[in-house]
Amino acid sequence: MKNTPSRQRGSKELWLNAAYEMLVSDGIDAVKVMPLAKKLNMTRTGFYWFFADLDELHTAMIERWQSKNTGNLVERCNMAAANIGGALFNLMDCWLDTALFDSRLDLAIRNWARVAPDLQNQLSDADNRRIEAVAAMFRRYGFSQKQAEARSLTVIYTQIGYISMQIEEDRQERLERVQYYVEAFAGTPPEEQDVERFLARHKE
Amino acid sequence: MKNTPSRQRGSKELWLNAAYEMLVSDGIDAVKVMPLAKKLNMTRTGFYWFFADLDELHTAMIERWQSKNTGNLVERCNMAAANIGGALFNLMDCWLDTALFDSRLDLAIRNWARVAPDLQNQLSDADNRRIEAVAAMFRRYGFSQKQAEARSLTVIYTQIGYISMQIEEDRQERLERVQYYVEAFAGTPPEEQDVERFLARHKE
DNA sequence: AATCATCTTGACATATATGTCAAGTTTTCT
DNA sequence: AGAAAACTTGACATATATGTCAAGATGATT
Repeated sequence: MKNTPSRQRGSKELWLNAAYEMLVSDGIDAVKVMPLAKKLNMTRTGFYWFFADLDELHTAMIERWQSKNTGNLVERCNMAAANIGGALFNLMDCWLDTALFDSRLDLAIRNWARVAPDLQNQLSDADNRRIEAVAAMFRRYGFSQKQAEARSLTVIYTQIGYISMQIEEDRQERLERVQYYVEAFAGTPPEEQDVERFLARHKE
Repeated sequence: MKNTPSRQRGSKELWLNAAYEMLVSDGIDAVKVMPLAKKLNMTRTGFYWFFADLDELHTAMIERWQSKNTGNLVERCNMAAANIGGALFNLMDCWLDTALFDSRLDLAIRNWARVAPDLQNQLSDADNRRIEAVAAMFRRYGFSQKQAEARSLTVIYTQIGYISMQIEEDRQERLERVQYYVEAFAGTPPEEQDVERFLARHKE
């Protein structure tokens, strides 16, 4: 006979959270019922009370990502700014504030999408929305259609490349470097005051 | 002495090639003995004649990648050119010529490295060599230490980002776009004749 | 206090994977 | 032709995974 002091050990959220951690740290191939159960110290059968099968868990994970990402990035692109430099600094905030953009999740989803065609489609849509938002930003500040296209791709690819390469920089180093990225993306050095303002809002 | 290689059905090369295809198209988690055997229409046991275990196959795959990549990219960075634009076009050749750079393999290795710390170290070394080669190129054409640093990272991240995002552009579109990338990276538009030369050497 | 919906559990059936071994089949060298 | 090296095969032992089911255990509602 078993007498557990507290009931309601499991829940949909519990399994989903564990699955999320697994996805982010070890990739989708590690998201399996048995390891999750081990991690949660429960019998794996409990899983099937909340989800019909692994597939349903996967779907739930994708939904959660969908309802969370891309939005902030697009929003940042649309913020008002006096010039392209200031606008780029607004966007760069995403690279420094995990509340604005969860890069580890983005990477995990991206890797997963490689072997899940359906997810790949959803991801492509999201990418296109991001790219178009950045391109529109460049156009607003006087860049030609072609220039805006190439530069927006550069910005987005740079971000994804940075994420993919799992760079380990200390925060200060990365922060200092941003102004040079902005210079590269804009084609001209940013204004002193925009640099200051950017550095100030990321103090500590 | 050594006999002619045209012997029986299996061979180390055969298994290794199949493993490579698997790695590139489905990731390291798909590289398993049973599926490989199925693919080759052989009994999986034959595998163990050539390799002690899965691990030995993995090691062989990494060695093959090691002896093949990064070299061309670094070499391209060191090529002589009249100006930064020309130098960048030399480097961009890697994006268009699969003989110079196998991006699908690079991506597969990169994803694999996420869950294989030892491989991650080897990859980081390779990345650092690439980044330093690009940075040195920028410095040669008069960019400051800091500018060269940020720009070389931009170039490398852009490339990795492009690969990671599995973009589907047609070749002509991508080719046309390169000059705008070069403009973005260099900070100034490339010379007409460098553009021409670049486009000419990628005809068809 | 009884019931019921909500969860947990152990046992079962099955699929896919790894790795070993002894016995057989070629191919090639002497 | 005969031996030996270079493979191939089927059977065995074991681990890990998925998913189902009947039989509980527990808290809240009636």
